[in-house]
Order: sequence, then C-alpha cells, then structure tokens
Amino acid sequence: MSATHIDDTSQAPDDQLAADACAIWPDGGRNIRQTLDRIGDKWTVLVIGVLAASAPLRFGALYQRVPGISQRMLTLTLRRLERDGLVTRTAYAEVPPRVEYALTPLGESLRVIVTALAQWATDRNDEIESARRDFDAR
Amino acid sequence: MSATHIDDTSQAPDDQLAADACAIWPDGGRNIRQTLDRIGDKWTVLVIGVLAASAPLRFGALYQRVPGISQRMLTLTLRRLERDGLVTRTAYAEVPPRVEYALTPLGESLRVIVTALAQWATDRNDEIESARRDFDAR
DNA sequence: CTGTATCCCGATAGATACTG
DNA sequence: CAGTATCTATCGGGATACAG
Repeated sequence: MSATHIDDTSQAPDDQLAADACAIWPDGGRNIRQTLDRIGDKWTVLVIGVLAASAPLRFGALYQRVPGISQRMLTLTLRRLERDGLVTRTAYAEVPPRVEYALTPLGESLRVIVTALAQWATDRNDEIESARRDFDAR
Repeated sequence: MSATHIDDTSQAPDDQLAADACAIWPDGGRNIRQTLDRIGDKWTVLVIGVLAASAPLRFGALYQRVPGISQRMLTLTLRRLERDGLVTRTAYAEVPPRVEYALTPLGESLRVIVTALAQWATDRNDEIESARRDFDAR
C-alpha cells in the first residue's frame, strides 16, 4: 500500500492514473469492492435467496434450507446481514427459544440486484462454457 | 457433504426442502454461486472496470491502473477472464513484446450488471452505514 | 432450539526473485 | 515488456464439542 509501482516514463502520479482508470465505478471501485466483500462470500446470497422465498424463518429452518451450511457459518452470515441492515432478527422470550429472520426492504432491494446477476449467469452460461472449452482445448 | 442435518420432525428429505427454498434462483443457487466465484474475488471487477474505461490496454498499463495489484494476481485474473471469454488477449510478435487486453461483448455485458451492483452500493451506502452504526452501538 | 468456542486445513493472494 | 516460479502468511470456512 505504501510503495506503489512506477517503472516507466509516466509523468502522472499513480493515484491520478488510478482515479482516471476507475472512473466507471462511482467512487473509484471502493464501493463495488465493499459490496462484493459482503455478498461475494460462500453463503450470503443463498441465505438471502432462502429468506426471499419464505420469510420469516427460524434459525433451524434456515439451517435446513441452505444445503451444506454449518451452524457457525449460518450464524456469522446472519450477523453480518443483520449488522448491515439487510435482515431483521426477532427473538421471542420463550422456552425453547424462538428466533425469526426476515429480509428488510434494504435486503429485498439487494435480492433484486443479485437476481439480475443470476439471470445474467443463466443467459450467458452456454457462451461461457464454450469459451472455456475453446480455451482449455488449446 | 455426505451427512445432512435433520434433527426435527420434517418429513421431506433435505434435497426437496433445499430445492423449494432456492426456487428464487434459476437453478437452485448454483449459477449465482459460480458467478460470484468468478467476480467475487479481489481484482476481477477492478480489471473489468479499467478495461471498460479505456481498452485496449497493455499489461503494463493495466498494472499501473489497478492500484495495488501484483503482477502475479494481474496475470491470474486476466487468464481467468480470458478463459471465460470475457477478455481478449492479443500478443504482437515484436521486440519488446506487446500484449493488449480488451473486453469482449460478453465482458461488456457483465460490466453492465456489475455497474448496477455498484450503483446499488452507492445509493444504499448511507442506509447501510447507519444500520451498521446502530448495530455496533448496541 | 439457538447459538459459542476451538481446532484445523486448504485456498487465496502478497512479496520477491527470476526469465524469454 | 510481459510474464513465471517459489515461498509464505492470512483467512474463510469445515468439523466438532459445548452452553444458555
């Protein structure tokens, strides 16, 4: 981070170059990186998808419906989503304990975006597969 | 993976539950996970953004414009993108070597989607920040 | 039921040096 | 210039056991 790489005849400082280069992203790429750090992990979008399908859901129900997730990862994922305001957690003072999770409107708005991404993946899947075959065949 | 977790009175097998639960995603979540595996890493979207701004670009130009990336990671990222048909690599038989990278139409179409994600991040940033402050303040 | 607490391993990626 | 080769550190995440 401290040492940047300059080994050519460029006059402009790195930061200037970077700013110009990343002009496509609203804020130079920081925003999109943060977002991908949130949803790019192994479980987040799956949990969102499950909640979008039928909320509210209890911890155990989520645990069943997200195939392969561990209790640990489910807890961590839900905490992160709750912290970012994408999911609500409602604990009922009962015995045995009951806790329900649901998407907030903010979470719902993310689901829409991620669904668009999934749609892209579906539409372009064949194209990507064939590109990959071509590449690997070389 | 082999042992699934069933510890309630559910009658339906896990797979059935999972299939129902993930109905939001076109293919039960596999597609979206694959896509996030591709673009969810640290550098891919940044490289795409830089290429979208001003392609074609040489290896060295990319190296400068993606702040903080190493040669190794730039190479790996470009190879993956090339393999998936998102980027073209054009090598010119010259001395010294010259190689130019550019987005394919497929890559461009992904950029559009990812830009929408970035837009979401920008629009909802304040909301997320405040949700996070509230959560951390508890 | 709804989580925590540990331990541990493999994958990701940073640093550095070297090459056609 | 455009990479490759190695080595290493970090970290997400799995397995397991335990607790309120």
